[in-house]
Parts: sequence; structure tokens; C-alpha cells
Amino acid sequence: MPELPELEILKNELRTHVVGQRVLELGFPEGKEGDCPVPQWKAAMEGATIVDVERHGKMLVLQLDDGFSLIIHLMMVGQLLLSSLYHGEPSDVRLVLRFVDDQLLVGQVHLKFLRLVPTAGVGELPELKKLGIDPLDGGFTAATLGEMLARRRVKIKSFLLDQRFVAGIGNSYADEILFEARILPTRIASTLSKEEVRTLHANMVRTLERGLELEGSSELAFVHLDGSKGAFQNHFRVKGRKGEPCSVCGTPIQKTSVGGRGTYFCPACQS
DNA sequence: CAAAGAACCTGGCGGC
DNA sequence: TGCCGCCAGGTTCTTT
Repeated sequence: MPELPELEILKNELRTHVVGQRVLELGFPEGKEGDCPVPQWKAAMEGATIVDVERHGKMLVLQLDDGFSLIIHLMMVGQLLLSSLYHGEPSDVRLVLRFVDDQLLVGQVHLKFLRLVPTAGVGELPELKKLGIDPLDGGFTAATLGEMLARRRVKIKSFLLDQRFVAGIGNSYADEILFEARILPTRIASTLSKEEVRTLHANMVRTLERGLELEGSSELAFVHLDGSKGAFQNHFRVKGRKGEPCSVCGTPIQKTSVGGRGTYFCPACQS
């Protein structure tokens, strides 16, 4: 779903196309405002200029020059589209930012996870404060991963999905990472050997970077600002491949459930 | 506090 | 054609 690589792509595209834009109007479709305090949000955003875009885990933070920040989480099916790049008809619009040059940033976003807060308080938001280390951050080393895994009695797949430890990995990348690292999703975190920790770390970084190189995974709804799809889903080696021969050894890929999430793995390659 | 599981949410799909 | 239940996986809450 939209995971770290997809959000990183959107962050970069927003930095290129939206940073520097001044918001003329903030709009919600009639009757779809949800619980958003529309008048206050309009007052805070209209007339303000977007000066930076950051990513924290799977969350995007659009920083305005008047001291407010808009925080967006795409959940499973969210999309952001920019009218100057995208020429179709967005399907389920929930949020529209109109800029002074008449460009529209249109969002199909989960309003329950939309926030507008003072920029100074962004770091104190519970949703952001609880996030763990970013796997593409330089501080994320095999040693730090090893420290986090030690004494953790949770299944390694659940560990990867838990945003409090490492932020940004979701259900699709988790399966691909564990396949590449040749580690069973059900292994208990603390039982990984030093060598396995090193391999896991390397493949977390490598797999996420490969997702970036392939323009993200559009397995579900993810698209770029221009509506185009990524290609990583075409290179999945286990995700969604139940019964198909493993690309390494030919053994049929199996599907099981780990932590209530669909989990694909090769019973021969992963141990 | 850690871990597991259920619940909530949205969209898509199959069955009737 | 619609309705319904189910599944998907993002989060959060509840229980142990």
C-alpha cells in the first residue's frame, strides 16, 4: 500500500511542484468535511505559502509560512493529484487546495487522519512522536537494528510492521524484505543471529530503495502526482504469489496469517 | 510495559 | 440492479 517509498516519492514531487505555492483556497466537497473544523482551517491555510514538505514514516507534513502544518496520511487507498500534471477526473475527492496560479492539489485522503497543527507542535503529536527510526536515515545501522531486536519476543514480521520501532514499512514491503533476507516471517525477533540481523538490515534498506527506483508500488491505489503508476508491484517475489513457484528454488509460495495480516513466503528459502 | 487480538475505517469483489 | 458479507491492510483500542 502506500509505504515508505511511495510517500518518499510524493514528498519529493511535492517539493518540486508545490513548495513555494501560495494557497488561495482550501475546499472540501459538500457534506464531506467530516469532523474537520473547516472555518479555522481555511483561516489558517488560505493566503499562506507552502515552504517545505517532510515525511515522517508514512505521514506527509506540509509546512506553511504562517506557522501551521498540514499532516496527511494516505492510509490504504489515498491519492494526491496535481491538476497541472494530471489530466483525468479524480474519483473520490476529499480535499482541494487551490493555489494562486489556479493549480489544484486534489486529495483522496482519509479525513480522520488529516491534521492541521502549529508547526512548533508537530513533533509533539502522538501519531508522530511514537514513530521509530526511519530506515533510510543514516542512523539506521545493523547495530541499531540488533539492539532493537534483542529481547523482543515478537514475530519478526510484526516487528517490521510496528511503526514504533522502524517507521514506514507496511505489509507488502515486509514480506519482500523477509524473502530477500531468507528469514521466516514467524521467527521471534530476539532469536535472529548476528548474521541474520546484518542481512535483514541490508535488505530493509535495499528493498525500500528498489521500491523508490521502480517509482513505487501501485499494487493498490498509489499513483504519482501526475496519476502515473509505479512498477515495483510487478517485481514482487512473494507478495500475492500464493502457489506460484519461488523465483529462486521453484517451491510453491505459501500464504499464511501473521499478526492478522496476509503473509507470503517461500517455505524452502526462508528459515 | 510488551504482545496479541479485535475493532474501526475505506474500497473492491463475489454471491445471490 | 442492489445488497450483503467478506477481504484487504492502514491505525487504534482492549485484553492478557
